[in-house]
Amino acid sequence: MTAGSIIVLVGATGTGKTAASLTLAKEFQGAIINLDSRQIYRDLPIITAQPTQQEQSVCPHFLYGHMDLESKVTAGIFVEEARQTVDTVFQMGRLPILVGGTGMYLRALLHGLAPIPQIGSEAKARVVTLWEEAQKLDYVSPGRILHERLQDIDPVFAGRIHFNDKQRLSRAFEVFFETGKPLSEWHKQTAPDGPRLNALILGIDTDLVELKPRLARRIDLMLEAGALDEMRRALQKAGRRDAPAFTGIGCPELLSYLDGSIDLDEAKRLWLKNTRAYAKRQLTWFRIQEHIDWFPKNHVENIRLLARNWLVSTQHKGLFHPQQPRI
RNA sequence: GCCGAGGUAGCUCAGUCGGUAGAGCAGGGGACUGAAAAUCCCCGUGUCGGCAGUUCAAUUCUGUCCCUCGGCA
Repeated sequence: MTAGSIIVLVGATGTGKTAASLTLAKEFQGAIINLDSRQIYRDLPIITAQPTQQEQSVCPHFLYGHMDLESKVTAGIFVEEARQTVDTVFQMGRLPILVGGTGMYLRALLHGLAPIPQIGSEAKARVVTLWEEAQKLDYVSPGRILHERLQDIDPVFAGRIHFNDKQRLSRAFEVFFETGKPLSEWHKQTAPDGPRLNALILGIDTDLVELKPRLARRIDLMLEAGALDEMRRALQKAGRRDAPAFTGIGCPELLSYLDGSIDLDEAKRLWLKNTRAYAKRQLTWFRIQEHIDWFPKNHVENIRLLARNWLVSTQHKGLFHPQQPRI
C-alpha cells in the first residue's frame, strides 16, 4: 500500500454515519469503505443496517455484503482487505472514506496488530482439552484454573484479564501453544506493517438517552423492511443457528422469536436493549482510543467544512497519494 | 359493608425470632491487540404505606387509618 490520506467516520450505531459519509463522498470524489464487522455479510443487509442500493449508487462502496454467512472475519483479515481496498480507491483517483463502528478494526488498521502467526488446529485443540480438564476441577468457573495457569506462563497478560473472560484466556493459550511465546510479548511488537495512512478521524457524538428512541424506531423500520424474512432465509441457508454471521445484534433475538421461545415484543425489547448497550460500548471505546474530532449529529455541514480544511492543508503538506483528487 | 391476602429499590419479590434491609430483572459506569454487533468486570439509602402505642431501640410486635387485589354481599 502506498501512503496517502483518508477520512474516517466513526460513532455509535444509529447516529447517521451513512448519511454524513455520502455528503463527504459527493463533495470530495470519495469512495466508501466499510469499517463494520457485521455489514460484511451478504445475506443480512437489513439487520446489519448496510447502506441501501440507492445509497450505494451515490459513489463506489467497498467491503459491504461481500462475505457469506459461514465466513469468519477477524481484525487481521479486515486490515488486509482494507489496505488493498484503500489502494484500489487511490488508483481510482478517489478519496477513501472509511465508515463504521468497529473501533478495534480501525485501531488495527492505523496502528497495526502484533505479528502473531495463524493459530493451527493443533494448538486450538489443546486449548479445548484444557477447558475440559479445568471443568472437571472447577465446574462452576473453570476459568479460575486456566487463569492460575496463565499466571505462570504470562503473568502480564493474566494481570490484565479476568478469569471469566473465556475468549481472551483461550487466545492467550492458543498463542502460547502455537508460538511458545507469551501473548504480552507479542503485543510489544505491535506496529503498522506498511506506510502509515494519514487519517482524519471524525466522530458523530450522541447522547444515549436521546439515541434510544431512534434505535427503537430503527428496529421497527428494519422489521417493516423485511428483517424477519431476511432472518428466515439466512437461517435456512446456513442450516444452523450458530453461524458466525449470527452473532450480530438482532439475529439471536429474531432466531428466538422464529423458534417460538419468545414473542415478537420480547424480541424487540431485547434487540433494543442489546443495541443500546452496544452503542454504549462503542462510545466507551472511541472516547479513549483515538484522536477524534467529535461533532453533534446533524452537524454534517461542520463536518464537511472541517474535512475540506484538513484536505487542503494535507494536500499542501504533500501527504496525498499521487492519484488522489486535488481539492 | 363484611371476610381474606397484601402494601419493602423503577418492576417482581425475599427478609429482619425487634438492633433502620437484599436478590432477580431493569438501569448506570468501565475494560478491550486477530470472535470486537464479540468477550468480560464493577455499581443497590430505599420516609420497608400513614399515624399512634409498647420498648433503650419498631420496617419487624400491637392498635388504628389509608390504598391495592381476590371472595361474599
